[in-house]
Amino acid sequence: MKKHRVTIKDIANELNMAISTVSRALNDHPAISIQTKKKVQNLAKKLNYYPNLLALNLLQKKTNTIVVIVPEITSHFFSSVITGIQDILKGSGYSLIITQSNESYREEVAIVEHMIRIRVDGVLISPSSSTKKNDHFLKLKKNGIPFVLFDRDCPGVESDKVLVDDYEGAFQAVDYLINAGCKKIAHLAGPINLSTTSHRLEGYKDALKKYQIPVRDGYVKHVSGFTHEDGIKPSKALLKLKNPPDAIFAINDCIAISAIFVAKTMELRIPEDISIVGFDDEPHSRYFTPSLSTIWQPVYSIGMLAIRILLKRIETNEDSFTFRKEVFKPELVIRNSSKK
Amino acid sequence: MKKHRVTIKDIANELNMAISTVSRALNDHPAISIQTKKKVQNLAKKLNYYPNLLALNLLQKKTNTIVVIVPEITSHFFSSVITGIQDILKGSGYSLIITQSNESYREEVAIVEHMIRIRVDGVLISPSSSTKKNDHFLKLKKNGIPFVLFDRDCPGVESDKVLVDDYEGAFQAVDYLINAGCKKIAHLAGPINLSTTSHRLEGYKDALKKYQIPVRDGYVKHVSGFTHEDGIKPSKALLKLKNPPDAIFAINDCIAISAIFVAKTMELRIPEDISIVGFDDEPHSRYFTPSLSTIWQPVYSIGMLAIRILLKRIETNEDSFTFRKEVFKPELVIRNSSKK
DNA sequence: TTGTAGGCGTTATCAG
DNA sequence: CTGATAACGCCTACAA
Repeated sequence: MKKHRVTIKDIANELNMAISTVSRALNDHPAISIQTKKKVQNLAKKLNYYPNLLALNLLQKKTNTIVVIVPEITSHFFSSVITGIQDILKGSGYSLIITQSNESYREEVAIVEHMIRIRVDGVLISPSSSTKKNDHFLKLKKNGIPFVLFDRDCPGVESDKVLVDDYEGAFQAVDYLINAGCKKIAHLAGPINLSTTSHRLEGYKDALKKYQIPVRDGYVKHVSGFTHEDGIKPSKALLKLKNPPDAIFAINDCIAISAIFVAKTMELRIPEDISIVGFDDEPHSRYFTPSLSTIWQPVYSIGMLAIRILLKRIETNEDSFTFRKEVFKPELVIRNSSKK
Repeated sequence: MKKHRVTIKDIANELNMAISTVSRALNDHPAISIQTKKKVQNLAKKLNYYPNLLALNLLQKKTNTIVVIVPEITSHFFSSVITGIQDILKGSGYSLIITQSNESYREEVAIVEHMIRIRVDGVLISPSSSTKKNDHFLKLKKNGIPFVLFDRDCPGVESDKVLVDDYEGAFQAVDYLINAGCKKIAHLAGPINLSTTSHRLEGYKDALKKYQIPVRDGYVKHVSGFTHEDGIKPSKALLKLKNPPDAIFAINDCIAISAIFVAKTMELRIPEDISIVGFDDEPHSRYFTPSLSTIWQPVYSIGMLAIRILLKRIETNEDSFTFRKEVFKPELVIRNSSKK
């Protein structure tokens, strides 16, 4: 049974007054007598009245709604960023729609288009790994919806960006491994096409270059996804090389854990035989045995800054041609999965 | 600069026809000439036209939108349930708004009320641990919005429910531990007031009872949250008892990991000195050392079934007085953190 | 095949 | 202090 939703018209009828009066009473308009207000507000509560925001938003051309589009919420990185976003949004009057693209360009486009249709006020987006085209960002722009890119960059897209210095993080990790005495350092790289993947790969290569260490054949393996399962095969491939590495720098903690797992089943000692460093510093990484050395990122701050920038964009709503690009510095956390 | 959003009126003006014609052309109405359709659709594309769903939804009294409210998305359990939900929703025409209450009753109520205002078609909800009152569920009901409770039950709430047999899971775990030779089994219980907490506690107690083992003093410690940090102190308390347990059944994997961590720092051998069993079977649990014995739950199925039930409710939209209560069976997964 | 008009629920403007 | 009315963008009878 489709219930009839109570509207201000219902209240007006019941109370024998104009709907405009009811509207004003509900909004605590100064020019309404206290008694009228009381009467209206009481009845509203009694009838379980809730204003229809669809009508209001239609009228005001503003929905006070923001969307965040992430590749996947199961990742601790992204769910933490989202928490940072929500903490800023709390009490701001905006509400947040959380959305995941499942690393699919098609889904990402579908989400963006739907968000245009429901007239959200702004979008925070970390593009999927299969996103190579920028047309959906242009659509946002043409519809006057501001957006901020975070974590993953899309070259050629003109917008505000909140990123992490992935190059620097990777460089630090590898530089440290070299100084700890590792000579043969491999890299379990991320899915191709991601800015984070290529920046970290560059950082890896440049750190080697700094010490005139060549990048060996087969020492860089790309994983196809970010789960433990995705890491097993490439880890095996790496550790079963004729000339196996004595250190692995992995694209994230999950993959690093897989590498540790594979190394253990091969009865390698960690870190004596092989040092392993991850990326992300997930909460459980410090509790592993051995506890995982990794690169920490300011997840929470990324979310907070991204939403702050977006809110400012929305509120000043001007078509700027200068965009902010903020880059956070990651930090190396040395634990027991790597030589000291 | 607030951009003017293009509307069918703009298209109608430009093309010198009535807006109704444009509307029909856009919707592929049979009674419109092909040429007109072509003209309209081309211009629409050129102008980057997107229908305003606010207007449409207002008219149709339907938003094709569903919300899911979870205590927190950082939990792997909930983010997996959500993925199950989305997989069913894909292509259904409904879109999903993901929301988190942060385990706060107040935030939960605020979300529910906001969802009433934006007229969502249905709600999936796993109540926060601080939710003791049911009034917000009644509000949904009075506004004719169907909802399905999942994972966590709220006694006294009349609605469809998709749950897990927590009692059974706990019973299995403890029964197994006893049969493996453990004599002094403790329980790191969840936050009070949660249905999952009390059901698992009961399962724990009843399994002990089955073998006439008394519940010892101080052998049940409640944690205050579900993170690793929340588990450290209670684990220490348990393991430093004068008469320490030889097994711990923990409310979830995170807490179990904390217990393992504490046990290791105390130089206890696992599972020889102490067996530890978790709950949830998170993806990384199998990669720990020792790999974690735990209770697996059909996370994905929970999400799928919950949304299926909700969709049916929405589509038949009748005020039923009989509700479905589906209870999934969890399964014990024995790994290396417990005696065999 | 296309145009006219009313309505979805709300607020703002202008009268009274 | 309160009432009538237009408008937000769209769809759908009904009319032409």
